[in-house]
Amino acid sequence: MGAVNIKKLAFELNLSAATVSRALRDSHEISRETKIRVHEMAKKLNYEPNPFASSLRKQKSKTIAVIVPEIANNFFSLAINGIEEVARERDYHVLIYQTHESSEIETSFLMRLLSGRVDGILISLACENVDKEQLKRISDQLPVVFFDRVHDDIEGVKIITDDYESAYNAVQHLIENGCKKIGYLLALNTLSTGKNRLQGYLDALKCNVLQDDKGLIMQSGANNDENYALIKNFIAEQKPDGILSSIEELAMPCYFACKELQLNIPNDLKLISFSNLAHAELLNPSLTTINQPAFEIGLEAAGILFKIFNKRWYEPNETIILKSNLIKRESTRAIL
Amino acid sequence: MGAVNIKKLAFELNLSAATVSRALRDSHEISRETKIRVHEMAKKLNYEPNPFASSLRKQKSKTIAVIVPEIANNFFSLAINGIEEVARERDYHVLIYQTHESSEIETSFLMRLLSGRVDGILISLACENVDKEQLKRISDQLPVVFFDRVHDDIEGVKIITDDYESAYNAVQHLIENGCKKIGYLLALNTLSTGKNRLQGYLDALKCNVLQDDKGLIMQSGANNDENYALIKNFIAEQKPDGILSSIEELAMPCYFACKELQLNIPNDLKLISFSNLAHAELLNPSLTTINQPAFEIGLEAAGILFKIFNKRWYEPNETIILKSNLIKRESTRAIL
DNA sequence: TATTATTCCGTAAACGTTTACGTAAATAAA
DNA sequence: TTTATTTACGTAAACGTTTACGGAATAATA
Repeated sequence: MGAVNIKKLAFELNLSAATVSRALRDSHEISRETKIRVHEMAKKLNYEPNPFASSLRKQKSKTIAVIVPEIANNFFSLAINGIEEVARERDYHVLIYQTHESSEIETSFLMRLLSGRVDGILISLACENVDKEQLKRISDQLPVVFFDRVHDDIEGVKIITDDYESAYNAVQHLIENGCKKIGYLLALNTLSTGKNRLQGYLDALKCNVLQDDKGLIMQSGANNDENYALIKNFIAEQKPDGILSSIEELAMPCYFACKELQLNIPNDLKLISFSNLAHAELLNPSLTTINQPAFEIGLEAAGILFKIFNKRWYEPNETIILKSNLIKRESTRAIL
Repeated sequence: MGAVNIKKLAFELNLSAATVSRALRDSHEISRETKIRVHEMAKKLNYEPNPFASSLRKQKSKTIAVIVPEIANNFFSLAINGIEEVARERDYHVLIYQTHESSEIETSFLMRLLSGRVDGILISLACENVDKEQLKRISDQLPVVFFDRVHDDIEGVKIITDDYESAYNAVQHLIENGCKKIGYLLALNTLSTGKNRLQGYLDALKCNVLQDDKGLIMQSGANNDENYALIKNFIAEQKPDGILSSIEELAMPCYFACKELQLNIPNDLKLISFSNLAHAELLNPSLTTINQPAFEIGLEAAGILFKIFNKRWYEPNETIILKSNLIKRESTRAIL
């Protein structure tokens, strides 16, 4: 602990602790000269106010929590980057929690945050089914903003991307470049995010009077190894000529599976994926991606949370939709 | 705030707050039956102890701070992942701060943390020159563990990788595969991390009686655009046949520069980089990397911090070195 | 001059815990 | 039986702020 507290500071200045406190918070009740004296002494003694005493008294923590499935993920780390920037501008602190897709862990974090440790929560939900009761209890008690991984059944402010349109356009792009049998690598299907992507895929097929076979939808497995096996099998059996992957993690194994199966991307199979990979351009072949504005989502989500803090937000159930970017690259190039 | 506090709980139970507090912390002074009653009522009323009151009284925050240059970075997000896991096991909270390589921001974070908000700090230093005075003041007041980005002049526990050997071996690998004129993309040179990597490069050249020209060392610039221009220029003018990049961010532009200059990797130029890119395998050509055990570094650093908390660490200046992994891929393949 | 308003600061209580100290009752030892 | 010990709990102070309330001194107004 910083050995110097407000009492010591007050003693040195021949003032009361109350005056010092007010001077530091720039209260109008304190004279200009006193304020200067206080600030100078505070600097001289390296006084740092005790945040716990302050939080306890003010019932404000100046801290927000960010709950995400994984930190080591291109999308989430960018989003956290955005959140941290906004928080720093506001002199807020950011607590990080990762659920590893477990709703049990998620719920336990949320419960612990009911203690008042944070003034608000930014959360991207785990894939496992959420405990809606608990989540309701939380969001009744403190501001919660959902981002990207959201759930229709849960009310609240949500920042998402145009998942439906993105998936739809991606499939359209595949079709325009010659695909007739388009597979879908399914994930996040317990969440609205995943449902919207899937629906975009399905509707695009329907609009183009293309095969809409259940067999063309591959549900992801429990881990990377399993996913690889599933994907390889899926490609080998279904022989799709185009694939839309709903998450980056499922697109990468496609490269390896195609190599193994001696299939050429994009000639034998065109691939497109939701992804925030920074180096999609450098892949072999470069990967056509649906790029979500992850950093901006972080900025927006945090910005709204602060608006809620400041009572400048009046739409408790508004959903804000940011546009993703379809970046066309080699992996979906039409055959000449 | 959770409306129910320890006094309400005590009132409901016809006990004193002191007894309730002790029962919750499993004190031996409380009878078994009372403990059970208290726990049941606490669960029933959804009691969550106020962390600020607790921290204020106990002078413990159950929180650690992680300060890194960037969150959206393969290495750091993996390290944070490791740190978060260790913290969660211990029921600790993790605060995240990013400096964007500014030592001014870094210092301001550190100063704010002197308030006692955290019990300890894990830090990976910014490239700009550190304010050693300030850092000394911090580490005198609370436990600090440095990881990866460390500085020789600053005392403390450090978790690093075998940068010197890694760079040395990387150059050796380039030489073995036919390189005669090896360039170095310099970064982090204000830190021991960067100095060690550079020295490994230099010594490997010396041992192989190879050209050791100042011109072959390219100092990185201020941003991505500048780096790209510098690198393109560097390759065009110096015409190295091998390059060791000290950070991932400088290796990627090499791909683009080579494409622009119509140089083939690995035939015209072999490339190797310190990198934690998950998909180095999929690059075109796949990139030979020096892979740091980022996740493990996070685990180790956090583990040591907790040992310090528990007075189970007696080496205030120990440096722990984890081994990086040289993964040989296409970008350094010997010409047949 | 008397009254009111303004400026500037101090006193003390409050935030919700934890813990040193005290104590009554029950049990053990002498 | 008397004394010492143990068990189980309560009282109250402390952690370091913030803020409601009050009050003295000065300035403004009647």
